[in-house]
Amino acid sequence: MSGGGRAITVLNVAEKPSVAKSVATLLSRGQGIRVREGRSRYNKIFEFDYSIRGQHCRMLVTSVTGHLMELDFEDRFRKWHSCDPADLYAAPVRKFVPQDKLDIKRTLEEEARRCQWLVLWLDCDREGENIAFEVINICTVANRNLTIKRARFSALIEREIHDSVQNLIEPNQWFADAVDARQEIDLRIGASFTRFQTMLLRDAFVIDSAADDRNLVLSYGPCQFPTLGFVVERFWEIQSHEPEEFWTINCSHKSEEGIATFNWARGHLFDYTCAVIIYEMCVEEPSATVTRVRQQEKFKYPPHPLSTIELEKRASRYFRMSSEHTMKVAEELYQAGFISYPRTETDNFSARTDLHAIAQEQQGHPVWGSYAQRLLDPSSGLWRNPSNGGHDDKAHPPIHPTKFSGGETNWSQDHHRLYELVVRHFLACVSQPAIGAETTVEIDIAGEQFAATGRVIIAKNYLDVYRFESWGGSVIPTYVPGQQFIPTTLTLDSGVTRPPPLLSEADLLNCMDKAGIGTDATMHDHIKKLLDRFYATKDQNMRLSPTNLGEALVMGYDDMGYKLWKPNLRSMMEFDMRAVSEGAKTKAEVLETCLQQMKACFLDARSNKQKLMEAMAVFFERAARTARDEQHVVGEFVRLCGLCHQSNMVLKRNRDGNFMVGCLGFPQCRNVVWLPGSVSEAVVTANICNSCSPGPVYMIQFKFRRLEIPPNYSVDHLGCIGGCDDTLQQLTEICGTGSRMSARGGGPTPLSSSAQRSNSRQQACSNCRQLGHSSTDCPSVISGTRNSRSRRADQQDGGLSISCNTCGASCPLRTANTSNNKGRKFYSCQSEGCNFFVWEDSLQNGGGRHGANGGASNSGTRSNSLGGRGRGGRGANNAANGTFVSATGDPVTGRCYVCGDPSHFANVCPNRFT
DNA sequence: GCAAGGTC
Repeated sequence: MSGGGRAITVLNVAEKPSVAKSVATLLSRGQGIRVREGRSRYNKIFEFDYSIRGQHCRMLVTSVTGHLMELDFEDRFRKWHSCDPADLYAAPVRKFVPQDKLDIKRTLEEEARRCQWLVLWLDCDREGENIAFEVINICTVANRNLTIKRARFSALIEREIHDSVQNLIEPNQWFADAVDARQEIDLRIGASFTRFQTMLLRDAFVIDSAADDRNLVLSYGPCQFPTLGFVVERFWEIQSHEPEEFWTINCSHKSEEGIATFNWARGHLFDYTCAVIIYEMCVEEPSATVTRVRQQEKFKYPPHPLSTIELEKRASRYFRMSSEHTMKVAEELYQAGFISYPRTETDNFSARTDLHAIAQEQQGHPVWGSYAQRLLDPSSGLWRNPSNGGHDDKAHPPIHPTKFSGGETNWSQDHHRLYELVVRHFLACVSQPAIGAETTVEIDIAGEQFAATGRVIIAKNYLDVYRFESWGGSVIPTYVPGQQFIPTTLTLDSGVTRPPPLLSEADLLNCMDKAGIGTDATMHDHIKKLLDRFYATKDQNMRLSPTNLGEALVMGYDDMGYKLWKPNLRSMMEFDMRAVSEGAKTKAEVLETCLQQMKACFLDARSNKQKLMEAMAVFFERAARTARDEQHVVGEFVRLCGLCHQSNMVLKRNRDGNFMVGCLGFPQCRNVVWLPGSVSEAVVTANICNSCSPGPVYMIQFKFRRLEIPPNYSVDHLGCIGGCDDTLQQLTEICGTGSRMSARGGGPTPLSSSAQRSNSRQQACSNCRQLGHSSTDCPSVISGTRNSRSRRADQQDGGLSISCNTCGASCPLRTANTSNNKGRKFYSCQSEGCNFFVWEDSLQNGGGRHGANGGASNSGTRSNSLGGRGRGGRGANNAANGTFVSATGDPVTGRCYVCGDPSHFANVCPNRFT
């Protein structure tokens, strides 16, 4: 201890008890340290002697537990009916110490009175700076003569803490101001909108949530609403998805060395005819030539060091733990000293962290101890300094194990799992990446390109310890350029585009993280709030769907044209907060402009409250209504769902007011029939369709908007959604459906071929777009009188026609009106029962325009041979009885597409020209 | 009874 002068007493205050203990232990080096109780049982006081720049000090180190103060309206504005919610934008607010923090306040006051200095050891972020000023407020009231200093530190490491106390700085008012502004804006917006929408809607509708209606709070918050927005947006995306059938050619080759599966370079085509033409070319000349063999070394890298969000996402993915539960368990492991502080944004270890020492501790573990030993053995070459994830909160290191445990007796399964994850993650991120050798073989069949990839794992490295990740190896036979072979299978397979899945908790955390919604310590709270408020539910796969209540609220604000449910508001606020923390704007400036804007927005929203009411009315019964009206609210029964066979299909209006018939089993069952966008009224009648099965299918009385349908259609129409109704189908093609995304110009999203394979079981019919059957057994083809293709065309072109190659009847030239082929000309046979169909451009130039993935380079001869063969379009599919269409997407043996015989291809089929 | 942010 360096001497000099009289000793002063220094009050040191940290943000939490653990930091107070660390700071005291590091500064005192464990020498002469005394611990005594404060008034709060959690916040001890550590005492020892120290010297700051030659000044002899008696150090007292204690802590708060986060914020000491809260912000709220003055009492007279706290009762909900005490004022107009709009007044909350100007109502006086006050900061006060809540009841449960009074004992900490008292400790600070008492200790401050006998101190000369106050040193603030709060976390070095904006919130920490704000808490520092709360502490300053309390302490300076008790002792006006305090000298106030701030310690700046980025890690609880001995050298860092000593440096910090020898180089004390001033507290940063700008940082604290930014938080003050944030708090006030959050409070005023949150309270005003929450009171407004709760009082407006709670009594107007029968909201069938688990809470007692009287106690139900329909809260609004600048974090919880955008979080809900993400969930609803994904839900709408799924709801509006219209499946689209596509086609792909798969090729495999088996030899003594094994099997190689070749993927088509075009991926997939949405145009069946094009696909079948190309397929036929390949089948006619099936010999494959190896054009290129490429070998590359590939690495799979271990994860970055573990931050809170990554811990939550990974625990959700690997163990199906909710983020809220994960944080609870992590907090307990931290309290017991097994892992480091669990609320951290940092995913980069400081150069001063002794990573080897952390790994050394794990050497004795029965399961991963041997890996830790190998890692620490320099001759293994396994060690690698961890990568830098690029985030640093300047307060805490990445989450890592701090104490060895072989498992404690009082741990639950989740404690074991989480500790194991933290340890394995740490060991993984100081390990070498996995190394693989990848071989890509490209082949050419009749001008079409295919490629197969094989991978051999050369070294698993970090994957040996990180059992949560895997990297598949697949051996393919050896090929050399120029080599020729006949494929073992060559199949034309169908698939259907699929909507994205519901948001998982990990997905949602990702969205929030990217949009800056919440902090690492609060994101899980916002997700839990959605569940607590009955805005969303979570299924057993950790996937989130909005409830009717959640969807209605978002829909209501969206209909007003406000993006209050989008993350933009929070981003704007965050931008302003940054300006305050940098001194570019003052707190008062930001408060004034932001609150002025928000108040205008609030008043406007209130004047548009009808939109909220209408959105709620889509889902909920009006409180005054009788039970008899209930079916109008949930939807009127139309038929039993033909897909899931469990739930009813009901007539409903979607969020844009458009009509649809959807399965009540949604989202488990996604069967939906979108009705033409031109429908203005629709009522289910007692009439039962006598051609659609399984029945009964109740018919619907439609009224169409005159200006939105062609003149030759009637405004009133008694229709059936079972597939028998030509008028309805034509109007759907002409007017489009009322699906949300199509209304907004979005389109279906094609999925990758792997997704297609796993999902193709639930393919949609390409004729009528309904789920539950394929085009080969589509009721609209079976019961209809005309080729399904011509049903989808709406225009006949100037009397041009050709003779049908199949039956000789006349095939008029028409113009397609489908989304993929709008405006494209085709000939189709008029004769009943004949399916002949051919694109005009394929007759003229032997190919030309093709599906979504670009054109083919086939010759005129080949495409004419399609016509000459007399089996166009769907006819070929029917003739082959679905043989080359793999309904399951599973690999099927190559077979002749004409007769279905697996022993030969079509080019040698005896029935080919019959 | 309302927000979001600390933390026990």
